[in-house]
This record gives sequence, C-alpha cells and structure tokens, in this order.
Amino acid sequence: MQETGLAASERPRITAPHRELLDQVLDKWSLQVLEELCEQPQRFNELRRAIPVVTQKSLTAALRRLERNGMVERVVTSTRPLAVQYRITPLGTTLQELLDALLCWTTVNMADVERARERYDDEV
Amino acid sequence: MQETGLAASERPRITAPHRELLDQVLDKWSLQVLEELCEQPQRFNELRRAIPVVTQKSLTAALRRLERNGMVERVVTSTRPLAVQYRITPLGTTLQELLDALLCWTTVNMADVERARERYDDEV
DNA sequence: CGGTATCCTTCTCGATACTG
DNA sequence: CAGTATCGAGAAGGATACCG
Repeated sequence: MQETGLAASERPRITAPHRELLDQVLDKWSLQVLEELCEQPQRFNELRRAIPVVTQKSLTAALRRLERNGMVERVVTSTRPLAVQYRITPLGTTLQELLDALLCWTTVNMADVERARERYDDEV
Repeated sequence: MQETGLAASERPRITAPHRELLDQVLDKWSLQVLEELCEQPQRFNELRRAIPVVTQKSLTAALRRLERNGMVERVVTSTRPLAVQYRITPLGTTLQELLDALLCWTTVNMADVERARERYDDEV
C-alpha cells in the first residue's frame, strides 16, 4: 500500500516514549516537588514537611525519578549527620513553564468543567 | 517565627481540585482519545481501532470521564443497530493547545532527558 | 454496534520497622 | 538526617462472557 503523504500536515502524535516521559514527570508527587524546588533548593525533610502529606517512600520515589530524568539534582554533603539537598536543574526549569500552562488552563476552565460535571451527574 | 508575608508574590500552587482535573484529563487513554477526536468526530469502534491497543473497558472509562468533564460529547442516533458518535467540545479544544505544549516540550527535551537517564543508570 | 458485568492479576501506595 | 526493606490493602486494568 502506497501512502502518498496525505497525512503529512497532521499534528504530531503522542508516542510511547513521549507518553512515558510525561508519566514520569507529571505525576501527583513530582509536580509538587517541582513546585517546591522551583522556589528554592531544599532538603529531604524540608520537602516532606512542605508537601502535605507525602510519605517517605513516595517522596523518595518521586525524587529518584526526577533525578534520573535530569529534572533535579541531588547534592550530598558528607557531614555528620549527612545533609542532602535537592535543587532544580536547568532542564527542570523548562518544565516550570509547562507547569504554569497546566495550572493556567485548570484555573481558566475549572468553572466550565464543574458545570459540565453537574449537568452530567444530574442526568444520570 | 513571624512570617511577614514574603511569599505573597509567589506563583499559584496546585491544589487538590486542579490536581484532580489534570488526572482526569491527562491520563494515558484520554490523551489519545482527545488526539483522535481533534482530527475528526468518530464512533466507538473507530476509536477502538485507531488507538492501539485499548480495551473496551478502558476506552469506555476514558470517554465517560471526558464526557463528564465536558471535553467530549456523546451523540446517539437511534437507528438499528444504534450509532454513537463522539466529538470534541469547545471546552475540549482548549485542551488541545495544552496537549501541543506537552508534546512540544517532550520533543524538544527528549534528547537531554535520555542523556540524563544514561548518566544516572551508569553511575549505579 | 456499543456497550455492561464479572473475575482475576498486577501494580500502587501507605504503614511500619529498621539502618548508616 | 535521609533513607531502605517488608507487608498488606485497595485500586487499576486486562480477559472473557453476555446484552439491547
């Protein structure tokens, strides 16, 4: 079958790698971590206190994922007891704009969405 | 410790309702459904074929969520057998820009992310 | 065609306890 | 302080069968 490029002008599609990256970076805890670290670098327990109510396990997982994807940096100071600081990377700050766009969208459209929900829930 | 309101100029935070809305609308299948319906209205089984490889259950769930949140419209024609068409709403199209922004971000930064992953995976 | 209902497996996530 | 390890409950999601 010879496709003649009729779909050439279509918008790009979400492929598996894109999807996977978004999943790693837009999940519940990661977004809140990014928000916090955009404000200022912070230590593990500072983040824990700042994000209500994340468990150690979930926070660790989110930080590792973000670190692996190059969004945050983990800086260890080998004092006693040891200090670990997390800070956002340049790559991470590019996510901040996206975060703002997401937040902006929800803010602008929340009222419409809520009306739609009421309509939907009523007619059931 | 007396906070003097120094955080007054801070960026808005993701609250639970915002978070919830994003979850309902940015999940794996919903994004692909929105992509499809942005191109053209489609019927249930058309969507099913267009999105590899979604199960009936997952597709139904995604469509119901999107419908409830006002992103897609379900149009039933009572023929025999009955025909159901799904189409994107004006509210749904506002999501399209966001989708583009997400896709653009992943496209631009994918290479950096992959380098970061390799670096991380190597040093373990 | 366009679904629902049910079962069953997988994965997530919190709670808890322990460590360098 | 900054985690790791382990367990169990619950939710997500696929496979299958059936219905108007």
